[in-house]
Amino acid sequence: MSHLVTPTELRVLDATKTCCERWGIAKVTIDDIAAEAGVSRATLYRMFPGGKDVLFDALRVHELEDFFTRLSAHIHDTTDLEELLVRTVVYATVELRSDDHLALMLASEPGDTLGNLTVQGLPRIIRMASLFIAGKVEPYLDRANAQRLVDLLARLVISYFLAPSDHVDLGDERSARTFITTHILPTFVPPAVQPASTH
Amino acid sequence: MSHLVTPTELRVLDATKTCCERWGIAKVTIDDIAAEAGVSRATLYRMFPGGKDVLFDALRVHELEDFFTRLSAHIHDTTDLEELLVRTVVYATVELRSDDHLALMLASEPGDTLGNLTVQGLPRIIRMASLFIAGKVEPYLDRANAQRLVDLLARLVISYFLAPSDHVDLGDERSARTFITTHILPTFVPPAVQPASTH
DNA sequence: GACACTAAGACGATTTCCGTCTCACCGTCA
DNA sequence: TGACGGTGAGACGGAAATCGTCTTAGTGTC
Repeated sequence: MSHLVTPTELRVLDATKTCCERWGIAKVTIDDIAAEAGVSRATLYRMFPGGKDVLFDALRVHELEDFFTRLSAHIHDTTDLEELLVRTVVYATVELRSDDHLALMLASEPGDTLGNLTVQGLPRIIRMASLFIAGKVEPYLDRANAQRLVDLLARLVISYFLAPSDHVDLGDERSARTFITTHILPTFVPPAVQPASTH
Repeated sequence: MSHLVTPTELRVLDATKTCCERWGIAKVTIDDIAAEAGVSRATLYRMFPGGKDVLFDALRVHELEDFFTRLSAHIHDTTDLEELLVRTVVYATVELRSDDHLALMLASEPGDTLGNLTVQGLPRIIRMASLFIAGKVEPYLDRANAQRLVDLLARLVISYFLAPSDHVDLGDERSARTFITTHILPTFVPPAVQPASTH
């Protein structure tokens, strides 16, 4: 799932992570990261042309990929569509809320939490979640329906953090299952019963 | 014990503390603190002429005074010299090690702990500890002996954090008592038995 | 030796930060 | 009412940092 990342790039990303935890994203400088990674500033700019923005974007993507890799491992044995959706939503809800660093990376201030994310971070995580879930549910639905479902679920998960009181408790598996089976699944029509492709 | 601090000054000190915890002392700016305290920069400079250094000094003193106030309350019922020393050392050791913010204020980097204090912070805490302990043990000893004892004990407590393996476990009351009664007290001669003064 | 990659650091441009200053505002008290 | 002390907002010039690019020299590989 994860695209190619060289060891040095990984070291830089780890250093960025460390520096963010120490000083907050607003106070980190390129030199801090380079020093922490034991890398010269020139090397850092060679790896991430565009400077801080590109570097932070890369870190965000890297962190999200990590998250989706863990999520993938968590649902790899699921074949039923409903089960897949329920476990995805529950895992994403619980893990996202407990992943402090992910919150840090998506926020702009160290004090921010997933509960008061800036508007810049939200579309990104929704897009990433969509890409991930799309790959998992596509065999069960036609492309248009899958996209609708994906958007709906991703926004459902994310909006959970923004106004928890307005929504069902997605972290509870039973309520998540009830919500999905009664409100989401009935609106979609699977094009074929068997998920396994022929070729 | 604590000298006069106006409510606004206290608010500024609290804001400084908050900002330090958020960004680390190396990254905090005057404007950050002023904004956090809801105070203009002009007001801040009027209260603490000299800028950041004076402000941080004031905060350090304030934090240490807080600590010594708590310590004072902890040993207020002690009249025996040995008991006084033991409880002071044990309390100081345990509390100093668990007081993250004090460590933060004495360190120059947020990652620093009392275990790797910079050399600037150490003399300050030793001096403050000396002043405090001196006032407590002076009735029991003549002035010269008291000063020797104070220096020795203060350095003992502090050095505990610098190389724990080389020293007795001062956080354990029994070992602290043993160490004090066998190694420290015998070298001092009390000038008078009764601590109560006549006038 | 050619080559790719790197650390170290100089450089100018830009931005941030500092400390001081002015000015308007707002309560208090005579 | 008017003087007065304290405050917030913000302009200002200088100092310091940060940025992004660049050169140079060193290192390991083929």
